[in-house]
Amino acid sequence: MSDIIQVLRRHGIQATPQRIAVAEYVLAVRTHPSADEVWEQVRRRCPTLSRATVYNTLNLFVDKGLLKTQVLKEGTVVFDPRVDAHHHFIDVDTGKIYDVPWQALKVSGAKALRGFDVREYQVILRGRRVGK
Amino acid sequence: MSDIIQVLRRHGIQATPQRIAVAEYVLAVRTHPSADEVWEQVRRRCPTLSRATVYNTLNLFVDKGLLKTQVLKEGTVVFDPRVDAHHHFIDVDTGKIYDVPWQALKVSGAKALRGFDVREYQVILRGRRVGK
DNA sequence: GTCCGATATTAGACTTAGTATCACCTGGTG
DNA sequence: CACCAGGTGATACTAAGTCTAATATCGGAC
Repeated sequence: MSDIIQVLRRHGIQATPQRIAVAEYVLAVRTHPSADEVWEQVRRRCPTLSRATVYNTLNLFVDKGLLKTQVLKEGTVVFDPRVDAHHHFIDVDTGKIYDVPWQALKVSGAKALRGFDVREYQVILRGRRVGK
Repeated sequence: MSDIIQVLRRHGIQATPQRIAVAEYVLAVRTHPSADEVWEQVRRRCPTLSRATVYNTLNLFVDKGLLKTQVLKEGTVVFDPRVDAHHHFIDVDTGKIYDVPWQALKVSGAKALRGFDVREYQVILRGRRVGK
């Protein structure tokens, strides 16, 4: 797991035990956890980890481009280890967030909006997960 | 302004002075105010209005289909009097939210997503307002 | 009009997400 | 060794939102 350290260094982040523990969890996760969810999980392995450090660490990771924040849930920001462009589907029953690949949807017209210099966009879809 | 009362009644909402005051503000507004912003504004006309009533009233309006909530800002839900489908543009400098007409963008592929029963969707665009 | 149950309103306590403060603790440098 | 930068942790604080319990008001039955 020492490639985590490499990843941190490559992003200009000094590796510490706490940061490594947070990174191991948050970079591998397939859900979209909030800061407090990250704290709860990582604390099981590293019980001295403080809430402030988790918030500091996650915000640092965002600054350094390791994570992105997404505003998808009421009441909390979630963190997403996928920093490339993609869309999101939100299950209206469970609140679960699913990634939707960029190529799965096509959006046209964004460049033509007058008065708006669009830097990025994504589609937010809501509905129900079926099958699977 | 008594057509506000008609609008409330038509949506099955008992008209009270507080609800009328909130409705007058929030149904006419062009911005996307948070509950506390609504409180602050409406309180100027109706100083006895309590915070709890504003929250109750706005949530009631949402239940009854007069408003929609939108999760577009960190830390707060905003209320939108436009209940028909449209997209949103967020100015990354100011945080201001702009409506983008439904017809201005075309999204294809949403119906074809396997495993997802899409009920609604919208495009969230971020960038800078230019010109006016 | 009066009474009464149902519904609204209010102030304030409470909860939760997130930030700020500050003391302490490292690890590298002169 | 002394020092300084940066990281960590406990705790205080702020802000969004909900809950509660007491009071006020509405609307219908008489």
